[in-house]
Amino acid sequence: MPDPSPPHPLPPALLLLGPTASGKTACALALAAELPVEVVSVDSALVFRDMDIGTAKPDAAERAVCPHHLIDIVSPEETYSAARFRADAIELIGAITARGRIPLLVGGTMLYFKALRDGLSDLPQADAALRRTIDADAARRGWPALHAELARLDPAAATRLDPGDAQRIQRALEIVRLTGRPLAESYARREDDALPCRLLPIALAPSDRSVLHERIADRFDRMLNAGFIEEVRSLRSRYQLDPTMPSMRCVGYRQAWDYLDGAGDLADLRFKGIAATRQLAKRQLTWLRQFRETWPELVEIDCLHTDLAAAVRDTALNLLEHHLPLR
RNA sequence: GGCCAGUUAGCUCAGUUGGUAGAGCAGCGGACUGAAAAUCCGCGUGUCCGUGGUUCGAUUCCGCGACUGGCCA
Repeated sequence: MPDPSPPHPLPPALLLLGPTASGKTACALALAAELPVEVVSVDSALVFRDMDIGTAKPDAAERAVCPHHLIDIVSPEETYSAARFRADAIELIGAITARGRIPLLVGGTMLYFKALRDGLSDLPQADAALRRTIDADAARRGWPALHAELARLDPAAATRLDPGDAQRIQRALEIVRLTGRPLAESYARREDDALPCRLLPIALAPSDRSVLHERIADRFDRMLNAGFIEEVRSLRSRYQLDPTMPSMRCVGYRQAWDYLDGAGDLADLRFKGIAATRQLAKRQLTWLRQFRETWPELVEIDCLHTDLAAAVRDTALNLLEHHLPLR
């Protein structure tokens, strides 16, 4: 009889995903204290340099506990993307495992986790000039007109998009114009770079959302006390930013931007910042529910657990020991 | 203590010439392929402050009471 659970041929990569303020960072550091891990951030906001307070970025002392990757890698004037993340993450996973260490991918940007798990289609990358052209066109004719144009070029793609979804209409037009093919055809072309590892995902989710909401409010207040508004003021003076850039659309930064422009008082900023964070958490939890149904290996832990770090540590050790999916 | 104004969804308010009501925000559910902390879609039963009266019928009109705010003492 062969061993019913042979070790998997690929090295493991631990994944720790959860909504904002669920305690991911502390858990990661607790894991780092016991395992030879290197953290790979899975977070579309931590990539930006000089955006520290409002993103709840791990500080220097925390980052000294073990190597951290994909933090502070682009300027707030630049953009990052799911595709870049996937390429960066795969490269890092290879390098970390080659060092004999364990990659620990921690974050809350669920699209990045999905891109890593499922891969992406072979699509053209963003074309800034083309997007500017489309934007100008939309400003003149309105997005419904562009939705109608997409319907002419690619009826199937247009019916799948809401006429109000400017961002996706723009992307669809961009792909169709760049490739000259219908979207569905482009989507069907998969990049076939298989993952160099086996993913061991651990999800953090609150059993009681109102407690998470309290934590979010407390944390936003701590950010304000820590000088968040000054951070944004400084970003505005040191960089050529505008409120449409991805960095300045981040939760909190967008609201602080408006506040610095004189729209509303401090209480207003606080209310809007906290609300935007709650809404982000809600969307992240929607993703988590989808993962729960499509990712049999996923292990879920209540992030309100009294000793969350220990629970995560035990789960991770268990997963690594079996190196196989747990039910 | 007197006068005036208000009391409607979690919040800020509209409204019903008397036929039990609706916006924004918040919240909730969902979608998601190079901007994703983004972008978009869907979801509104609430003693219309309480109580008595008029009325076929009152959240709406009238009386009384309570509470809140303002002005005058």
